[in-house]
Amino acid sequence: MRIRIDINDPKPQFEQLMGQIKSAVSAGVLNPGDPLPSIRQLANDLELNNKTVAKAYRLLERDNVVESRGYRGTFLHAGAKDSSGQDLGSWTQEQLADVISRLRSYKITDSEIRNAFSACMKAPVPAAGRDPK
Amino acid sequence: MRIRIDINDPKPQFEQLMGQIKSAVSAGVLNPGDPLPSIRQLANDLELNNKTVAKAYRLLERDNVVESRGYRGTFLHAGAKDSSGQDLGSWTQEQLADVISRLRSYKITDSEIRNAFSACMKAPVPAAGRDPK
DNA sequence: AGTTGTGCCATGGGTCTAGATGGTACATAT
DNA sequence: ATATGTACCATCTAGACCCATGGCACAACT
Repeated sequence: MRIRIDINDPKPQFEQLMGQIKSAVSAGVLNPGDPLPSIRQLANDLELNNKTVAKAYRLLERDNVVESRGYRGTFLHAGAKDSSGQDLGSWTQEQLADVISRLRSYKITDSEIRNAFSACMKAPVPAAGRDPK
Repeated sequence: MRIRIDINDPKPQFEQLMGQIKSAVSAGVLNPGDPLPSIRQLANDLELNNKTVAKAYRLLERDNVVESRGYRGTFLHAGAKDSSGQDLGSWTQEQLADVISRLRSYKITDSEIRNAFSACMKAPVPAAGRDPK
């Protein structure tokens, strides 16, 4: 498969990469169990930074599209076919848009919403699994 | 009543002003129907900008603590006693904290949450009352 | 030795926002 | 005339964040 990253694209590089891999899975170009290029390898080919590719892989793994087997490399997840179809991002937006419109209906200012939001994001979480950047 | 604004206080000036007025109401120093200093007057006394005081008054009116009668001045709202007690801000935080923790439980990244949030805030609202800053 | 994914520390560029300030103007009152 | 709240225009500062980059290191495998 071929992947092309456009530096001038406003979308982040790691996002472009994720999108193209997901597309390849949906199109059947990539199949469950298939090995993916190593992070350093792919970064070199696409002239990207290691961290950028690593970030894409990490998020793809969270989305159950990819499975990382440590020093053995990265492979397509068994359920990649299904996973690559669903969009976790739009669901996130729905959840947020919901609360936001509710707050706005109470005449809460956008500034206030933003301030409260960043306060919440900054706030220490009681005692649970933290979110690794 | 006396009001003091601390320039070095990290809290915004308009917020300090709102807080002190609400406190004065709760303490009984100010009573429903009482006239408040005009925006320009108060701004002059406290050495604040007109807009800063106006912002505080506008938000106090939204909170039903104050009632603006146009060119006749600003007065304490009839239900100011009750209104000055409740905290709309903490309710806002609860609403947001709720969604945020739900999103985090789905392993959504803080970056992703922030991005989705600002996208929602920027998004044009279908057809309803817009929020005047 | 070389490669795997992964971790931490650091930094620069770009964008967005809040807060505050200033000016000008308006209709409506005293 | 003078004062009221309100609206629009604009600017500046400081801070927060994203993205990408780079270096260094580790344990565990071939």
